[in-house]
Amino acid sequence: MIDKAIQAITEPRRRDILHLVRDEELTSSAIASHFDISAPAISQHLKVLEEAGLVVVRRAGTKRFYGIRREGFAELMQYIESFWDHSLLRLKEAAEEEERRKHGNNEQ
Amino acid sequence: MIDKAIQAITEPRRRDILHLVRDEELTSSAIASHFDISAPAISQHLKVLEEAGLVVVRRAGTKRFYGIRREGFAELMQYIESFWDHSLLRLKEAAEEEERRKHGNNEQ
DNA sequence: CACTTAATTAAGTGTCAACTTAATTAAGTG
DNA sequence: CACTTAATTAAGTTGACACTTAATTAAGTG
Repeated sequence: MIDKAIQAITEPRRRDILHLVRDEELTSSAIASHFDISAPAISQHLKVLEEAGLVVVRRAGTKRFYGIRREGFAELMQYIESFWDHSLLRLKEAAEEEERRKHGNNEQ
Repeated sequence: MIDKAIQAITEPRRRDILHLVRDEELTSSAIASHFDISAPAISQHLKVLEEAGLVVVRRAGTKRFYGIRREGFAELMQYIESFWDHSLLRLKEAAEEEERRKHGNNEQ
């Protein structure tokens, strides 16, 4: 799922869509009105975002309201954070390495 | 830059590369040895990651050591967080909306 | 049920980016 | 300087994916 989420936010128009629905639920056609690409294109983007767990749909008659799915972004954040956290370890080691180098060792 | 960073982490092999260099600096060839794609392919991936600000290079003779660049991931996290934070607002509004609906209103 | 509205699915097309091999750059070593 | 090692740049190929228009599904309304 994290794979799909990252894949999903890559496409710039999908990020624009996410910005639009970030603060309020919008229908497919309301979203489409903000772009100059066809409605089916928007629909396809929404499908990708939904399958990535980044948006949710709420049906109301013939309309479908799309909105942000916070859990999806939580997963994404955790993923990004994992690089940050692990690299802290490396940073510590690098500092020690630096220390050793100052004292006359050559790496490799 | 955030565009490039997101673009960069989309490609699965680049994420694998990031995992490899997350805890220790590695040379291009050391990284390449973990995959069954050609060295130039790895080199091209590393270039993308560097231009996205996600890795840094340290030259040492003919070797080039690649490692994580934490600031790049910080930017990424902030971007993802922005969706999370803003959606909190929406969540609050949604709760109020829900309240209104219970009291007999129909949305649209 | 015929018609409208909202949106999707289907089918086909063009572009781009992830690879390939070959050639080149760059640093070091006898 | 010739040779080796490490890595990149160059040039060309292929597949995926973001579009398009046309057709279809689904819900509601006279």
